[in-house]
Amino acid sequence: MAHSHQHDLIDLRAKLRGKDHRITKPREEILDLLGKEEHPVTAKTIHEKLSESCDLVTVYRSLKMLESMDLVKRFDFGDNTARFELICPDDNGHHHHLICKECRTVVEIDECFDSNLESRIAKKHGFAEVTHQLEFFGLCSSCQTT
Amino acid sequence: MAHSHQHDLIDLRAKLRGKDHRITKPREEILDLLGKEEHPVTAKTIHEKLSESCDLVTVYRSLKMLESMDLVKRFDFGDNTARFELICPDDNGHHHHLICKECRTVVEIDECFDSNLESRIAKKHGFAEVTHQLEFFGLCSSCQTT
DNA sequence: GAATAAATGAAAAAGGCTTGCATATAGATT
DNA sequence: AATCTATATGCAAGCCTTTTTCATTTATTC
Repeated sequence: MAHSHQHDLIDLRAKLRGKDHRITKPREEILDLLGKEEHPVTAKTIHEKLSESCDLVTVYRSLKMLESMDLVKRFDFGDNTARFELICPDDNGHHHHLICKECRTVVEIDECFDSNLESRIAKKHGFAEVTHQLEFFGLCSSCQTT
Repeated sequence: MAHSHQHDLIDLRAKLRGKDHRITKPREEILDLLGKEEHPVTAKTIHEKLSESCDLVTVYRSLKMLESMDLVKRFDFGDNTARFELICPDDNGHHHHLICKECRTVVEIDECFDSNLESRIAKKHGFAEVTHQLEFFGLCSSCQTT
């Protein structure tokens, strides 16, 4: 899910302006990098890929901010490490992943269950603003033979 | 999802016997406690509820072992802390949760999407042994007014 | 009851993430 | 373009969850 850097910056400036949030070099670099990634990446990976041009702490702080602004989405692949992906206007950031338990290969999944399920669950329990986290895990074709 | 301790122990003995795994007091206590819990609990909580009768490390080790034996299932509620639940023969350990983002209330969800979705995804990408992790997040009725 | 393989406890460390504080910098104001 | 002020950064330290190491204890086998 690659994105145009141009687009990101427009979004960024528009979205941040009002909130007393600044456009800084680390934030631009992080967004730029996320735009080039195919799959969610960890803060550590971002830090390394940026050749440590900014502090790891700044990566964490930037990601947290970008997440709160709905520019970035957090994923959990079950290894105690958060991964982040740029929110893509196409799917509104809503898609899932299929992860190989063995080699950790990641495949993007566009399909999802019918949204009726979610609204039914929300209604049944009186919850509002219901979202979900869904990831699939299995063995990829290469790892099945092992 | 309470369970009979009796049942667990039978299962436990049967399952562990073959694998050179021993039935120890900490493991019995942990399983016993999990059988009484309504929702997934953290290792720390287990440790506390057992009045620290065994070391926290032992709790972690036991849970890992029990998980590998499919007696216990790990859940992730998005707060960097693993939670564990006894696998219930009724639903084969397969159910999900609805968690309040605000107060962290947990509701068990029995519904799930059609299993065709999963098999379709598995087939499409050549994956085997595909499972999924699905949790719902929202605002419970009490927290909506806040 | 002795042998032995596995489990435990205690201390330490690893790993992800956050916080406090002094310094630097973006963006507003002039 | 110089100044100002609030926000962001870097660095060090710390927190929290989880893992590792290793000596000791304990469950199971014979």
